[in-house]
Amino acid sequence: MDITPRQLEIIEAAGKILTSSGVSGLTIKNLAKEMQFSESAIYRHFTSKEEIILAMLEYLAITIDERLENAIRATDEPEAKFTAMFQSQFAFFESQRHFVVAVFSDGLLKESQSINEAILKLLGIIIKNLFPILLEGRMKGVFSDTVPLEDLMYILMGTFRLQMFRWRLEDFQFDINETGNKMIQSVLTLIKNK
Amino acid sequence: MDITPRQLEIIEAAGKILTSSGVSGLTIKNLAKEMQFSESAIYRHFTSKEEIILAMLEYLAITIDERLENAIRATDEPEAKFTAMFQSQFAFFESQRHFVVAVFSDGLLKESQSINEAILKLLGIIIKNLFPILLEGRMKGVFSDTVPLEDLMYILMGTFRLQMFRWRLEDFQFDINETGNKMIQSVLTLIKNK
DNA sequence: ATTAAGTAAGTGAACATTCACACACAAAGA
DNA sequence: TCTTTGTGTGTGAATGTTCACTTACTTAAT
Repeated sequence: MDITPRQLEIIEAAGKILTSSGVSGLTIKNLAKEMQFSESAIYRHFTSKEEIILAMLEYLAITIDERLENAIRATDEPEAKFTAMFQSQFAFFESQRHFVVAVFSDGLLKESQSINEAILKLLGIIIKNLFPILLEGRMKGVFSDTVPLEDLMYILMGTFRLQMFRWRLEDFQFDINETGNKMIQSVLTLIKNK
Repeated sequence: MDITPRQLEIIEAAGKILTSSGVSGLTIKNLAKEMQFSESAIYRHFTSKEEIILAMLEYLAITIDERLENAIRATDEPEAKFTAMFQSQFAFFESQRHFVVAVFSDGLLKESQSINEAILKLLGIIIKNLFPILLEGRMKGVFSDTVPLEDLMYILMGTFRLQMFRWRLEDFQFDINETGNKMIQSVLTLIKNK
């Protein structure tokens, strides 16, 4: 499951293409052009296109997980952890816009069971990091207990995803750090105990 | 901008294919097979594949708008309108699952400006119907005024979209009417003035 | 001398689209 | 009442392009 430096380059080239040309632009030909070598050379590093996409999602899953854990560990109170987590997410996708399409597109490859699973796994990583924060917050009486924890989680994740979706649809025109964090603070206001 | 019965049949066949085979499965060949006639016959009714997708989004926009207006007009209080609106949405997509992929996918066609616009227009229709409800609710003191109206709207839309996304990702396994409406009620609980 | 990492030149399949043509039916003129 | 002409809707075969992927060969470093 280890990734060579060359493979990482290819993964990042794939992300770049996804941003500029969308899902249908991600072809071996374009990938080779972006890497400045021939199409056949791609196959020295990956056995298929599906493997490239899977490696990209895998790589994203690992880095997102590490980053979130660090961001959360660096803070103390649930409310601060909460804010830190989403701030970290927005900052990451701001600095690596090309991965936005990868994470928030479906239809990356036709009917691929393993890609579907990889996307679900990515969702699972967010849940894994977010849930304990909400749980701790509720136990400490910081977050409202009028709705199920699970629902709080989906409301948050939905709000986050919609902002990313709008950001991309509007061609990254607005400042996602500002807009995104403002949105998350609004959710925080709603779920906090008064 | 009028749609012939035959065109409507093709649009519905396209939706069906999207559900079963995803974005990349939507080819003229598959469309012709689903319609049980030749590929070339498709071009008697549409000049291009892009036009088929645009017509589908256009058709969806119109029917969704009409349906939402009716659902909202049939109720009186903001809270009831709110519930009715989302109930109507979930029921619609439950009965016409094949359109779920159409509305909640991006990457329907590469870099098509007009398709991007059509999707934005679809978002606009939800906003157009949702915003007055929230506004009225706030004026009547039913909904919280601790966060901007716009934010409330995006939280709601995000929650709705995420439920639809999960529903599709999990192959329509759970009851979207039940789960979805439960989620929406949770949001309602959060935004209501206590 | 082996191996890792590149290339040029292909492969068949799938893609959207176009072509010449055919058949059913209706309106209109003889 | 025939016959002409036009229109709508279908067909099979072919278009050129792009796709993911393969094969045979080269080069350079270990």
